[in-house]
Amino acid sequence: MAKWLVKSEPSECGIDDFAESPGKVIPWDGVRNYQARNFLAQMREGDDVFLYHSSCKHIGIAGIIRVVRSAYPDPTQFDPESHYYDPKSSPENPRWQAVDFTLERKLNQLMPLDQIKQLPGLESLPLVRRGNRLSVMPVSDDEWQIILSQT
DNA sequence: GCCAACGTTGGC
DNA sequence: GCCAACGTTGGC
Repeated sequence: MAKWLVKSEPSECGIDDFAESPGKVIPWDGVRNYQARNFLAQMREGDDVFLYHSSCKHIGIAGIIRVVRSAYPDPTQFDPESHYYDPKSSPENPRWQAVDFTLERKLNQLMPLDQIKQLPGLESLPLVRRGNRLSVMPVSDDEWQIILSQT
């Protein structure tokens, strides 16, 4: 089972949105970066994903979510009313993908970015590399364990 | 709010 | 196909 990390601004969609009600399913749409999209498309049902809170007061990994539906065409790309509308995309030739997530568990306490940066063995994780903007990235089993062992 | 880093766009 | 201009991301 592959493992991943996704970034989100908690004001947009954070761990508490997942924790709001048991079994809540949230579509992960609005990804508009090709590299991130390609990773989304590789996700499989049952994969585990770190949810990272970005651009906020408490930056870091807030919990673990799980893929409950693998990639399908992101409906927001076809909706002219949507902020994520893409006029160059069509149902016949969709350009963007979405997946569905549900909560696995919220961490007892958020693991802050500065702590993650200090962990040996995460040097190749895009998250901790300077200037990196990738919002969906793979996490190796080793990296996953290194992070989990700190919780 | 600032600004460095990055991805995308579009003129040539 | 190059690359300058632009818009966005995201930590600080």
